[in-house]
Amino acid sequence: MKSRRPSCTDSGSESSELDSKSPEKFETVTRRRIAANARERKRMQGLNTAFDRLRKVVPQWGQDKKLSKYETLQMALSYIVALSRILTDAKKHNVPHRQWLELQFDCVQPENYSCLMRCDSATAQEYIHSLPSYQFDGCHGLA
DNA sequence: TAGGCCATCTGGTCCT
DNA sequence: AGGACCAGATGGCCTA
Repeated sequence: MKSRRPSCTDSGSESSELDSKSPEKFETVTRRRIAANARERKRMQGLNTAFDRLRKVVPQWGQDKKLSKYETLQMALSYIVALSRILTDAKKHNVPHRQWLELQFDCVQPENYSCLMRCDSATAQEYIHSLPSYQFDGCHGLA
């Protein structure tokens, strides 16, 4: 748990004014503020849980360093585009879905992008930005 | 040490 | 009135 920075409810920036007016009012405001902080923490924890779940289903760069939130969103976006391309291409080439998907999913297995996992972050970023046009053509001969 | 990333607090706005 | 959501501010941690 990170240390909390001093808050106005803790240090009382607005407290002195409220306190002089009405102790009850001050207490109510403080209690509400503390409750709101707790709800906000819980909300953000939920958001982070969702990010963790997203990280698990999105291609990862390397094994140790986890994607930042921004990178996770970028990668998820690219990944979705790539997957929908697979479906679109399957229709276009009139290939039996099962056979097509097997070929395509072979190309998105970790061993097939392991070379990219070893790239430095700049290269990875460049790749991420180019991902909307995921190049599967080199992975198979059907396109 | 600077910069990136993150958690937390906070006040504003909208909705129920 | 109170909760949910959001964005800005702030400070801590980590890495190059």
